[in-house]
Amino acid sequence: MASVALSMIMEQKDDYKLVMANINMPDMDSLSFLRVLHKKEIPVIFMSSEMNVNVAKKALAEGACFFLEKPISLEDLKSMWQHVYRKIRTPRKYKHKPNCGTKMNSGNDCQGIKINEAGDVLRPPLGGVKRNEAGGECSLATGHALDIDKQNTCTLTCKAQEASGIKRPIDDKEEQEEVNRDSNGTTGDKKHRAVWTPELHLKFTAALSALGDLKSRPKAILKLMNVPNITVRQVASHLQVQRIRGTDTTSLPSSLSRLSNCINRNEFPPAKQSSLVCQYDQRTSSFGVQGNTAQLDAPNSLITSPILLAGFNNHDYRRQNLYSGHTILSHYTNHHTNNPSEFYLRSQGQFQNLNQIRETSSFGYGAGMNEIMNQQPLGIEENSFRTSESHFPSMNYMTPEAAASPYISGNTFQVPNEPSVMNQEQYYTSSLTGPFDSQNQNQFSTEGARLTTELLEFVPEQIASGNTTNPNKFPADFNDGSQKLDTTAGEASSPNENQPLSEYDELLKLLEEDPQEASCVGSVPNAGDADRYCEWLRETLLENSTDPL
DNA sequence: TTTTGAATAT
DNA sequence: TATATTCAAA
Repeated sequence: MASVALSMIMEQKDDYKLVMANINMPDMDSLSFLRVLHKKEIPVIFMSSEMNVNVAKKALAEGACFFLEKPISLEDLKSMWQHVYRKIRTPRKYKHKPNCGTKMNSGNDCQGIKINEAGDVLRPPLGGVKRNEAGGECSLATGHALDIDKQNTCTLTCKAQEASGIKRPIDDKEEQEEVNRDSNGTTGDKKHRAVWTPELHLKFTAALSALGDLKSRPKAILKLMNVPNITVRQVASHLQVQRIRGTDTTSLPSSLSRLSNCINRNEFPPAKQSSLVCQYDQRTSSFGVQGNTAQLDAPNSLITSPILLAGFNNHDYRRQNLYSGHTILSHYTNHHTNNPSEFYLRSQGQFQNLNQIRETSSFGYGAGMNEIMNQQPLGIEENSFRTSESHFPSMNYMTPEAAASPYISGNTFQVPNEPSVMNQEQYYTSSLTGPFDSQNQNQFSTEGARLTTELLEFVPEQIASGNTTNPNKFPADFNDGSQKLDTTAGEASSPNENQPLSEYDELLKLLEEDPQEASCVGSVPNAGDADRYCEWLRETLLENSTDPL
């Protein structure tokens, strides 16, 4: 009963953040109901067992956040907050989008729905993860419209959404640009589909020949072409096509080829980051590649570094894989935050004996690649930070092995205070709770790889007083397990095939029988078995879910 | 043909 | 951790 609901709301207005109401209420006109709540700034979502588009339109135009058709699925509910959020964030805007619906008739998918005459159906984003970002238009990926009924997802017209101020967040920037253009003429920044006219292509070709093979990269080409409204990505795409066609003379410099890069350095080709142990995402502080979190259960020691390094920009170091006990060779770079006393460690390198795993905390997304380059640079921006080397005396930690190795550059040293090999329990616990704390093996630090200078400072000293001056102190397996250091041996053994090692098979069997007994097994986990291991780990943990572990 | 997601490289 | 480039699928 609307009247009952309203009186409840009147009494305790602040207790109600959202009202979901049937569009057909016995005692009150739903629009009047909506207006009352609108004054109280309480968002309203209407529901109905039948989808009457006109009613829905009207409700949305009157300011309802959304219109749901019953039955309402859990998925619908899960994503509903977004509509409320948008509604609150962008209150009523009656601005109409000129592009709306202009490109949406392909496929005739909307027939059965008949949302409006143009057929421009917008499917609300499900789960709030992925959205269709189609150039600012209210377009729907064709071919999915029929899913709408199946999923009981409410559909709206663009116009209705516009009128009610509902927008997809991702479009906000583009809309803002439209506002700019509408108000002050043209900005010229509107992303548009590139058409490679002969004239444009001529400029492209001219840039190619001017730059030469080596320097013919998208950004340089674009700069030289000096045409507005073209993005780096568009140039890159064109370049790609030209290369495929063979109509351009540029070939990728061999140094840029992934494969040749490795061969040149007598290394294995790097594994795909998504195929094995996944990377550490610093944005989310999680391990793994987007959408592939199932692969994240890599041994912690493989990913986080409890090791503190400083005073070097580009250094190699070795540490132990706490699980296998084997030495890992990594390459690290220091990075700063805005706080000069803070460092990030970036690792790039290969694991000894786990050569398919590429350890890196790097990620990239090509931000700005779709932006029109500013033809007139505003000025030169300088990096104002620098490494505070005063804290870290310059020392040469290079060892004879390092000097002789084609893999190891400069400052190679042994990391001090490496904890001994973890036992199974420690391993599990650390992988669940955080990095292994080498200072106190009974505790596990939740600190990530962000370090303070204070911590960093003491490292070189320990290195100096420690092992680095004595090459004999390097673990034997630095050479034992590293046929890869040998050119011929490295190429002879199976490169990057993720072939299971027989030893690891045995380990897996052991673990299946009795995990406790399998600690500190000296076999070497092969990277290709990481998935199997993770799966097993998950299963085991699930089985023992009563266990506090 | 062009855009775009995502992996890889810088 | 941002940007740049590449690959390949949409």
